[in-house]
Amino acid sequence: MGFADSRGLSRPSERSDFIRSLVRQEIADGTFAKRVQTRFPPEPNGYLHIGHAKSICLNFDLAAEFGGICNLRLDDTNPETERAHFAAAIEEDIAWLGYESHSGTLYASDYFGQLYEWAEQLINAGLAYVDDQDAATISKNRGSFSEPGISSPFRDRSVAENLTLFRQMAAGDFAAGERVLRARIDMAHENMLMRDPVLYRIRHYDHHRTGTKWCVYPTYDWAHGQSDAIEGVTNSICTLEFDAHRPLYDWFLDHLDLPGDRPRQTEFARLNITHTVLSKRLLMQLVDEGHVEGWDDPRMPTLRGLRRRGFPPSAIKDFCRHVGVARVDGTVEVELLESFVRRELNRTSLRRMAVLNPLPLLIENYPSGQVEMREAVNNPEDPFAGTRQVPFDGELFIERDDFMLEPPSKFYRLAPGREVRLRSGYFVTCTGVDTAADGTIARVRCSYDPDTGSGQAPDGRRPKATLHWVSAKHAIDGQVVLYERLFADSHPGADGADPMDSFNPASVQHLENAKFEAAMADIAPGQVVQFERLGYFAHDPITTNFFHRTVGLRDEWARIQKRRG
RNA sequence: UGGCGAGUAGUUCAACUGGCAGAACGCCUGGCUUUGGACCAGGAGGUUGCAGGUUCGAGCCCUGCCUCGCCAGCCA
Repeated sequence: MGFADSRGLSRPSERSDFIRSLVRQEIADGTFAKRVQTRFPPEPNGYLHIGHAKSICLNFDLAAEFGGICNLRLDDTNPETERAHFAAAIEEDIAWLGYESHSGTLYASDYFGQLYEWAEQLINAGLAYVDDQDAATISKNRGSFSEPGISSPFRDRSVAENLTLFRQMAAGDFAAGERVLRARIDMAHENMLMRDPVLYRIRHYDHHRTGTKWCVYPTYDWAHGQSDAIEGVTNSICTLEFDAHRPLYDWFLDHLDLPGDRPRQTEFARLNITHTVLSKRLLMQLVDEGHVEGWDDPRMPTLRGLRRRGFPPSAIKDFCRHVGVARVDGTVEVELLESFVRRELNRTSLRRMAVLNPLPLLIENYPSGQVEMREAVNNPEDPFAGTRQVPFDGELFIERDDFMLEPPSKFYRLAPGREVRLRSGYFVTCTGVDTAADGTIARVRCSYDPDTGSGQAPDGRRPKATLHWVSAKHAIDGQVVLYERLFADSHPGADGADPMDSFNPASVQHLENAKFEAAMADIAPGQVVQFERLGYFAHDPITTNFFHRTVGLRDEWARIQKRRG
């Protein structure tokens, strides 16, 4: 696996961001004996999205660049919401991106025993206690930003009593919520997280891996740093909102007998993208309220959605590497992501002709009943992609948008009296139209110039437009789905608005009458092709002749129209 | 209200210990072209959040301010 970005932006050794600088410094200082180990620690309670991809790339790339290792660790400390099928989906998505956990999948739940021992160690040191207060009381007594907290009446229990109660908690003697184990730090600490944080809570749920073995479960703060330490992680990279947790992360590790060096937590800004949402809550709302068809709906920013949409994993990785890592909260324009997708697909995808909104075109002077095979280039960007044969005859379909009765200025396509080139075919000139009863155009009539089969006219005439087309007789019927942005606003939910207010109901458009050239039959399920002049389209993995638009081509005419309003 | 973090083109990021503020995407022009694609060339776009200070020289150092984000789950 290479890291070179062909845009010449950043070869790995040259790539520079504050985390890589830090690691370079650590190596120079010998902080971790020149070792680099990272981890990607998702909770198996949902599907991965492109924001996770940024973290995955950062962690795996960083380790690889410095000759270190990176593991996938499922942070499965809360059996209430975590499920085995999420764990499997996470593994699948990471593999799809092309990364592999160095030591297989690791689980925080594998450390429950060690974590429990460490908890008793803290109790014995007088640094943890069992609190009988309920959640509401604990919350109320934690104080506020301007007032210190109030100590629990149970804060000064004896070590023996704490030990007994904690063991009873673990044995299942109490109901959920009845008691918790808390660290004994400082109820007046300016950092609220240090006001005696909860270490263990009681949960009577089946855990996806440990079953009913445990009924006390460690909180994130109690589990995370220690899991890092157990695995030998050197750099524990997380998002900015954990910044305030770092003192706690360090405090726990400083008060335990660690097997090795204390790992170092570093925070970076999570990814945001315009016209979409990346919060688990909002993504779930989209699914639950039926705005989308599921977690793998091609409009979703989930890795499963992007996969169905046809986004190549390499493009997603290039994008993640390009946006870089910093400590500034920001929102990347979705156009940047799309440009990486186009760049990759332009290089790799085969070309085919497809007519999305067919308009019949009759070539009046083409010998009736004759059919000829035209040679078409499969990918002008890749000479090795070869050519294919496309049947051509006198009855074709062209794109309805490619014809106008009264063309405005800058419309170069077909119009009465005008000559255009048919891609890989001949020049045709519009001689008239047949109008339907309702006034719409039913058919375009043309004549063709048999001397333009090379794509050139002997007299040097150069049409301003080249159209794609499909032989009516040989066309494969199919369906195409067009996708637009999920949200109309660039920043859904900005200024306190409800993000759903800007949900774009027109984000999906089904076209049922598409016509494909015969060679579309060569396109495998899941494969992405370029429909010439239209964009990149992914063949549905299940349904034949059903295509999802990955992303459109840059479209000058559309831009002119948009400018005109 | 306290603490922490962050402010550099429209957007995301660069700018080694202080030395003419750059790139990518987007936008605009032109070229080329059997995709209005791709490609090539060029252009516009900045009071580096603001105000002072130190210095021959400040995006970078100092002081004060402003704005934004995060933190009061037995979520992660």
